[in-house]
Amino acid sequence: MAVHVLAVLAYKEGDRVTSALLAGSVNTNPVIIRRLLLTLQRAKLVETGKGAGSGSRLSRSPGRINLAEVYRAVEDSEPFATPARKPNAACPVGNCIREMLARVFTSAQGALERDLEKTTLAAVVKAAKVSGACRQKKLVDGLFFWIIV
Amino acid sequence: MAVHVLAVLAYKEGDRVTSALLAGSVNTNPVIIRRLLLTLQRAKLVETGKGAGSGSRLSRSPGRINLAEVYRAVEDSEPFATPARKPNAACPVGNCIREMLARVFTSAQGALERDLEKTTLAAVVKAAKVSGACRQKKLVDGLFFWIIV
DNA sequence: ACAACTGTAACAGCGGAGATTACTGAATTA
DNA sequence: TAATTCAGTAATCTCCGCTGTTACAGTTGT
Repeated sequence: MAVHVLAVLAYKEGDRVTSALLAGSVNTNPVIIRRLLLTLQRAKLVETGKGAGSGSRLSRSPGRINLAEVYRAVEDSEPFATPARKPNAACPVGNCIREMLARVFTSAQGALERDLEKTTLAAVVKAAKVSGACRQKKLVDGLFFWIIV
Repeated sequence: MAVHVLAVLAYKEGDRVTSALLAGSVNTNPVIIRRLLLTLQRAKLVETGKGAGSGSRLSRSPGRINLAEVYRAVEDSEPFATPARKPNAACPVGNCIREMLARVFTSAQGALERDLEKTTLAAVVKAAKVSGACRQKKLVDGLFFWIIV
């Protein structure tokens, strides 16, 4: 979802977009979008203004934002299941396995992020634009922004 | 948790281990373990017998099982958040972004799995054994199996 | 036959993510 | 200045998946 929002922001390069419009695109509630935007603000990926005629925009060029940054901003920590309950303290395997797995998972996550780094937001938007499924749309409900520029 | 269970099975190399004992190690319920074992059976990672004196064991040597296989067996599909609701059909970005992201995520997942492939179950167990935190434990509740061999 | 296990269903409980409403505060605009 | 338009944020609800628990049927070894 974060990528979706950022892609729309990249799409409207420079323009400020309100959470209501973004919510319309993702088909969800503006509050959800605002909560997400708070996270993206902390990651310095977007800038959000307050007041009338305001909204959010990318804080960098889409070509300078890669998906690994988005991933790190949104995915707070481990993508791997942390055991709900601690393993039996009396079990040697249970005791010692955790740090070993932590190392392995950190490594794997690094590999994942290195792969995500190869794709920029600009590449995502470009792919969306050239895709055959993307056609011009008529104005509906005043949502002028659906139209491909 | 799957890795934990498999590590214990590797630990007791060859021996059949009951779900109750595994549950004791993970500190959970035998039914949870059995449900997990069903998944691992489908992935041909463990063999489980029925009846008295039975239990589960690895179907391969721990050195021939890598964590990517475990990951694939347990993590059914995407580790990435699939949008609960479909994006607005009228939005060109929302429409086209999905297949693009699917490609990117498939690639990233591949990178992750390639990294996990580098670690075998045997390596995990070996690391657990040499870890300083692993000490011999006394017999408790007849759980002879806690003792490091 | 009996005991020991697995397979499986049924159901309660919990926690996380999303959805909704409502309010406050800030900035723009008339 | 006052109205308008937004974001920030809290409270609450629902939904869904995972876990935990109990219960029971089927299967296998003794």
